Amino acid sequence: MADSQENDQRAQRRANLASLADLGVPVYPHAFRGADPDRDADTVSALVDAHGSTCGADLESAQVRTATAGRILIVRSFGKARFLVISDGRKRIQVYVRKDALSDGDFGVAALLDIGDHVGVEGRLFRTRTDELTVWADRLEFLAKCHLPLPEKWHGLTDVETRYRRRYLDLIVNPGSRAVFEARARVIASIRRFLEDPERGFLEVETPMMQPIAGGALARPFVTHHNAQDMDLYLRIAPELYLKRLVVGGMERVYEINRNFRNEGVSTRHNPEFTMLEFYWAYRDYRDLMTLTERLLETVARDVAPFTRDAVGADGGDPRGSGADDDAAVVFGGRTVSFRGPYPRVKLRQAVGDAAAERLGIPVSESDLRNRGTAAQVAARLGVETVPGHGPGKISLEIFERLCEPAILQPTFVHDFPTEVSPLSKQRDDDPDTVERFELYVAGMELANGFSELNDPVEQRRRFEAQLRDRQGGDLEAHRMDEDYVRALEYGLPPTAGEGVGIDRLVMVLTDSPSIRDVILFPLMRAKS
RNA sequence: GGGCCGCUAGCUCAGCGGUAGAGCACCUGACUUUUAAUCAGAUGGUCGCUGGUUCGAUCCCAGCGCGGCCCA
Repeated sequence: MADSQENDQRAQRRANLASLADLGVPVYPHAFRGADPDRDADTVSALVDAHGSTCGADLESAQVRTATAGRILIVRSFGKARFLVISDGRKRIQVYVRKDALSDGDFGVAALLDIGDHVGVEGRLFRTRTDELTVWADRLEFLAKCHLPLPEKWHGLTDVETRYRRRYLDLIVNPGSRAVFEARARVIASIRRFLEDPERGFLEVETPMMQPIAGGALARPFVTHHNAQDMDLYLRIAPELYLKRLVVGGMERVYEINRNFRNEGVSTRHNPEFTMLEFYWAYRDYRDLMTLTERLLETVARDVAPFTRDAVGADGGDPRGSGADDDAAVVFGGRTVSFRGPYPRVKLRQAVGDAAAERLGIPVSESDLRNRGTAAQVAARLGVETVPGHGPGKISLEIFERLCEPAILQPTFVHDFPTEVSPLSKQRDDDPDTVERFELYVAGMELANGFSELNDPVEQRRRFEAQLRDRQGGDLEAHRMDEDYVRALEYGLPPTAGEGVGIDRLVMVLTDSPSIRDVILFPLMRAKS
């Protein structure tokens, strides 16, 4: 037990740390700045960015001095010299440590370094015989100890469970993982830039994550409790009702990028907490949203795609293979997905009817799907289970999810949803069974959901009451009554369009990540004893 | 919720009824421009957990745990 444990690499590393302390080296120093008080140390990334393509002769004549720091990832050791590869988490640079270039003390430190330790070095840049950009170190500073061995340098860490549970390790040894999260940050920054462009003028706001009534979506919430107020609260399933209250309050263009929480199963496309962009646009309708969405996603894809192609390694094929010079195209799962607009628009019942007809070999009309009896028959023939409480709208949606959703690869707007499944959307003037609502599908996933907002408080109350009946019928995802929201509508919500965009799924497509867990730094995992 | 697959050294993986192997890492030695450095040698394991079958189980069986993929 203790013996075999003490014999392991951890003990060896601890012994090296003790030896450093014996040499009088501060083993947990407070900072690294380099010897020159007038200059900050360079990051490894900055060095590589600045000199990654400078040739050796130019480096010799310029005599570029640097102080830089990073984590040791590789050591190649010779008798009186060694090469270290250090990383700042983004990029790597080689450091050449030779006995005759360092003080005895510093070379003694070098001998006690383990892979994973943090070090600071100073020296001049040069290129080796093999043309590798390298710091010729004349000073070496120990910065922090890595007490545990790192995963293998060649295969890295491939076990997905460990990658999710110990993301820090994944980030240390798998550069592609870091690149995914850099891309994620770029996606979000690009969205903010797009919406806040003065031409569009959206204002970022924050609304409650803890809500007394979990509204704005059809989903089961997490419950929590406020002790001092002795009050149950729900983690929000959507910010929608609060954002629309702000529009009532005169904030005509608002958006929020933040977490939603839904008490549902986990899958490659679902994490209980996930990030949504939600935005509201007064005086516009769902057609305007579709156009804006095309521009938004095209812009984001353009901003991020070139970066992901080389950094994430999401280049399994030529993303421009199908369309010439499509800079808004990415490869996802080996197939090219282009975010260049405009996207096809298909009506939900039309899509369902066509798919059902093709599958069954009999005509299925839109009106079949508006009638509960015939819709249920179609579902039964397709093997899609229906619940007695489900109306024709819910049944159509079930069929859509089963038949159509997985088959959609390129961005496609599916629009004109049944009113029954859309309690917050505005009806079409010519068709009260249908609302002005769309969902955007990409690569078999729902990426966005938007609609013209229902702003008639009387109709809103009726919709909530219909939802309450569904709830009494056992539908735990049915919407709850929110009296204050109805009151807000009574003060007058202008004609408004609103939309939610799933950021995690968007990042999945843009970074060619097969699982939502690959794009969330710390995805939910079961506790492991 | 169901089906299939996986869990063996720090990491990546072999092994599959007779008391456990490789590569990398680690340790010792050689080596002052290497880059999966090289060369020589040595160390390291409750084979996910619990039970069963067996003279004997990492291996077969059952249950459980965690994860992956597919389906609902």
